[in-house]
Amino acid sequence: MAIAKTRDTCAGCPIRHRAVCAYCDADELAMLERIKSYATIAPGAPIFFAREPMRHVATVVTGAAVLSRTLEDGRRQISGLMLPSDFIGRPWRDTISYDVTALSEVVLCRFDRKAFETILRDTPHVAERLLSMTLDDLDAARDWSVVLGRMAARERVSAFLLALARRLGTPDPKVPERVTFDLPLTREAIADALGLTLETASRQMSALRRDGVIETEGRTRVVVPDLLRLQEEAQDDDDGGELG
Amino acid sequence: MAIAKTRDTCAGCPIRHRAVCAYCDADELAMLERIKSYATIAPGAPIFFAREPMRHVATVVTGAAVLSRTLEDGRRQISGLMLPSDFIGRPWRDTISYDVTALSEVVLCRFDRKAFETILRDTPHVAERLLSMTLDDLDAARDWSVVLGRMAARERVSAFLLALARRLGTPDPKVPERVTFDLPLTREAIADALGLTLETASRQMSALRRDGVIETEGRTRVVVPDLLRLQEEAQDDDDGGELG
DNA sequence: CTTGCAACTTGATGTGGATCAAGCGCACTG
DNA sequence: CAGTGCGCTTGATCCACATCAAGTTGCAAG
Repeated sequence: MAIAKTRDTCAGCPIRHRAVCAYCDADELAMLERIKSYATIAPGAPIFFAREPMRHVATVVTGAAVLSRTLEDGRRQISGLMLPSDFIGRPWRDTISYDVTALSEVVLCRFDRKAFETILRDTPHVAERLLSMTLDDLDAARDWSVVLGRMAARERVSAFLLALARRLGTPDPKVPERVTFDLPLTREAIADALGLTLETASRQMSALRRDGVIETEGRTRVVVPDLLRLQEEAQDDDDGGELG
Repeated sequence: MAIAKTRDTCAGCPIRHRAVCAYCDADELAMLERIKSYATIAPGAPIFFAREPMRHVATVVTGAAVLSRTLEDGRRQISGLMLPSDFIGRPWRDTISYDVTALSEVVLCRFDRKAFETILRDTPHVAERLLSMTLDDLDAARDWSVVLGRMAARERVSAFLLALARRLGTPDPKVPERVTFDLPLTREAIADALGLTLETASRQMSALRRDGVIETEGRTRVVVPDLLRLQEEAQDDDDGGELG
């Protein structure tokens, strides 16, 4: 599972595909506007299936989705968490090799794939922006491999919570190193993202709570009283400018 | 560790950056030609260090290199194997978050990063080609996460050998499903790529040899008598058109 | 050929996380 | 407000892989 950086979105602007093209001029935006459509997907519903023809590419506007692959015997690995401003799809390919599934209700801003490919060809701005985003995603995916390949269960859970805290966390107005966020995934999904069983994921969450690294409210809300403490647990020697 | 697909290279052509731009016209190629330089790196030598300023981007011409991250306590994860035609570098960023190390003697075709960024901006061909390559790399990295997150040691080693066989293997002229290749990595590097210890990697290689899935000659040569058999071991339900 | 060493193999033992197995508690539903 | 069930927690046991520890082999340099 890799979580990319948040892109600059134009928060007040209904044209969320600014996530794709932050610097387009009015004509270019109008062109994107013409081929876009919105879609709302119910929690748990599939967005795309591996190996099935994909007519669209899309940007997540609200909600959360996961990219996952499932082996024949049922073992599942989540390889990415898609949050608002993330781009889903594969220009110049009919199919992708993973399933995309909504976790919560997801609103997508979709573009017809063929039309988007034409825009990519004709509008260097958009292609360059998408290249930069894809390079970020690739860095994130490569960084995440050390979590899956080399980290112990406690470190994996910590690294995961840290990445979510950086992407979703709201800092306490009085204590900026204290952040709060809502987990968009069940324990089972967390386990599938981290290459663990749900029992181990749950136990490590409990251990982190016992040790004061996190606090929890209900099933989903997580409070990190001290981001630096969590960062140590996650073996993260990074300044937070990057992804977790 | 992820291994990308082989790109179309212009084999007889000294301008190896055709890997970057397969369809450039003569003027565009001449422009690339002007900013390129070759570099030869000794086996084991670093090519780039994580967090150090990068002046170049490059394409691997011959040899093999790995992308790796090392935690403070020495645990190392290899997140990519770079082979001829692969692109190394991060346009629009001064640094990368992983080390790049030569395994064998590596010849690089380098481009000054700033100059390459200008070309990317001015030559949609090149940007589009690089975007397509980066999307392939991202798919490969995501596909690989299921190996690190969910596969047993024997499956990991099998998946790794399968990926190498597809990328490097020479088919037997009489028996096309029988392929031979040379391992560009030591057992330790294989272990670091698969999130295992070198002992476990070695034991699984021995087990696969005992079971007739592979044959070995010396330390590096591997013969796969039946690719389909290896594919089953690697839980690969794929037709081989994609990466392993 | 022989020497030396790094790379590899194999064996014995230990352990973290998987697996198996109960419960618990919160959020709907009637 | 009780009933129902899914999502979660916690405990007991097991096993695949890590760790520790010798050997062995292949290869390069003399």
